[in-house]
Parts: sequence; C-alpha cells; structure tokens
Amino acid sequence: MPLHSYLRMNIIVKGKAMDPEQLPLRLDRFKETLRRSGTKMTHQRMEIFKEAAKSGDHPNAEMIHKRVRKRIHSVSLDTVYRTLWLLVDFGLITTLAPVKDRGRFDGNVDSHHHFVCTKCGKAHDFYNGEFDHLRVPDSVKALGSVNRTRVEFSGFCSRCLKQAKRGKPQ
Amino acid sequence: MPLHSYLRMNIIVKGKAMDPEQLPLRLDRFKETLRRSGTKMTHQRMEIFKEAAKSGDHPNAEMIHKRVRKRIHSVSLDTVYRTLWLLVDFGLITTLAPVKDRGRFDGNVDSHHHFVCTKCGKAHDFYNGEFDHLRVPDSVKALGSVNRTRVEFSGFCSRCLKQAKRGKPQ
DNA sequence: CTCATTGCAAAAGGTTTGCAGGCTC
DNA sequence: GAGCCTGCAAACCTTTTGCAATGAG
Repeated sequence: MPLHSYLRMNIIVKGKAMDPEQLPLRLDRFKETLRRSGTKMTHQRMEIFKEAAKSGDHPNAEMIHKRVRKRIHSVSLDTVYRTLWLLVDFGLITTLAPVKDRGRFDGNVDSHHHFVCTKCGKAHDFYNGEFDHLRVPDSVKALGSVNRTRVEFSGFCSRCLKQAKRGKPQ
Repeated sequence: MPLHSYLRMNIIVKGKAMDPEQLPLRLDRFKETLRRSGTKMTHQRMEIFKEAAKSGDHPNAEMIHKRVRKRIHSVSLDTVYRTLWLLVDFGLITTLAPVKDRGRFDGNVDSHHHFVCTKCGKAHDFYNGEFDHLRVPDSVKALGSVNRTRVEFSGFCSRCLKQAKRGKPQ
C-alpha cells in the first residue's frame, strides 16, 4: 500500500499542529476508509478524527475527550477510546510509542537501540555505534538538551510474520 | 557524570540477557550507589536489582515480581514497583520508553521523529529525510521486517531546563 | 428496517499510598 | 535504638466491557 504523498518530506519543521491545507485531504481519506470497510460514519467519529488529526501535542484519550466535548457535549470517554483505536487500526492516526506499553523496564543501561514488534510487543536490543552518534539537527537543539539518542525500528518480528503467513489468528 | 565503560560499544549483539561477567561490576555499582545516598540495602532490593539488571526482555513490574518470588516468596508487588522506580531514579536501570506514558496518540501519519522531554513528558515532532532512511543493520533484519524507522532524542526541553536553573521544584 | 454504534455504568487492570510491624545501619 | 522498608489492604486512575436505546445506511 503506497503512502499518501501530499506532505513534503525532508523539510525540517518544528512539529506543531498540522498544516491546515491538509485537513480536507485527510477528511476525504477518513471518509473513504470508513466507506470502503462498511464502517458507519457518525458525528462523534468525525469530530474525534478531526481533533486527533490536527493535534500536534500527542494527546491522550482524556485530552481528546475534553476537546471534542466542546463540540459534542454528550460524547463519552469510552467512545473516544473506541474511536481512537479504530483510527489507529485503519492507519489514520498513530500512537506515540510503537506498542501500548505502560511501565516496562530495561536492565541495559548502555547506549543501545530497539527493534519493536508492533504485534506481540517484544522489544529487542541492538547495538550500533553509528546510531549512538547521530548528528543532532539544529531544529532539535533548539528544543532542548539531548542526552540520549535512540533509533527505534518497528515492524513484525519473524515469529509474528510466520504466524501471519500460516493464517493463524492472533 | 561519565558513563561507566565496562561494556564494549559498537559491537552488534542480538540483545539477550546481560553478559554474566558484568554482574559483579553492576552489583558493586548498585551497592555503592545505595551506600552513598544513605539508602538501605535489603534482601528484596538486592534480588529485584539482580533480576532487573540481568533481564533482556524488557519486563514489566509483574514479570519481575514473578521472577523475584522464586527466591523470596513473600516479596510483594508494591515493593517491586517502589524498588524499580528507585533504581530508575538512581540510573541503575532504565525504562523502555523515555517517559511513563500510557496511550498517547499522534495525528501525524507522515514519517517523522521525536524529541521527548524526560521531565515534563512533552514530545515534539521533527522531520529529517536522512533519519527516515537509516540503513537497517543486518542484525535487525534478522529480527523481522521493518516498516517504520524512528529516531528518538530525549533529554530536558528548554522550558524544563530553565525551571531547573531557577531552582524551582517540579 | 437492520444492526452497528453510542452512552451509561460497572468491571477490570495496573499502579500507588497509608499504616503498623520488622529490619538495616 | 532510630527510622527506613516491607507487606498488607485499600484507594486510585485509566481503560475496557456488557447492555439497552439510538441512529446511520
């Protein structure tokens, strides 16, 4: 599936809210995705999508809920949760972390990087001196002081790939 | 504070459990850190540290609890939580994610990267074409298929840096 | 008209906290 | 011996689920 390409890549931008020009395009994609999958379009879903898509501050469900309430006073928090995960499943929004992890600990205090399986959640460490010393872009230096650099690859681990090929559920 | 250097960097290793040779060194550092800060060494803390330090699978508190129970049957889950966060505060272990975030969403579906403040938890997006196309090391290719590459810088954002300089609490 | 979707309320997790007794230093 | 730590239990907070009513296609 080719990625939509209506955003110019390779341009350094301090990530704030979405370019307003984009909204109509993203709304079209949203409606189209729902239609194709036979999922119903509701007032709530529309507003939750708009709020999530235009957010530039990585909000959690409660923050989205508060914002959507300004437009639909009766919307409930559980609908916000259900809708956000639906949007994630359709690839219409993403999550900050590759997997929904709460407190997970790492005994490895040496500089290292991760490959995370988005299906089973397992994270594998790997070491790479080049990645340890990536040049910090000026746009990032302007944001604060960097004391850790981590590269995070994500995808399906070989185990989950095999299971998917076998057509096994879960 | 200079990083301890008893691990050879730049060597590609499939991240499993810690090199057993390291354990005594890390135990020394652990004991020394507790001693210097006037924090008491207990049987429970010792076993929780050992289990966390040697873990290669990014366990959560419950997993650590189960493992420690094999040695200290009476250890409670809340002691495990308290000790793990204490170890994190002392820099003796780390966490998988730079901040303790549960479900946080991201309306930005274009390839991008993050600077995350470890103090206030804010995550800032930035774009960088070079980082989008980092060469995936063979050791990672062996783990599974990569469909997202993300660079995550973390540290203190300028706002939190300023607050720290002013000596403000929080 | 049909059945997916919503809002409510309750359940389910996961994590934190108050407290009395126990154990380091 | 003093006071930090532990285990227990309960509180807390976030997220999920069951269900009857509602509304989109």
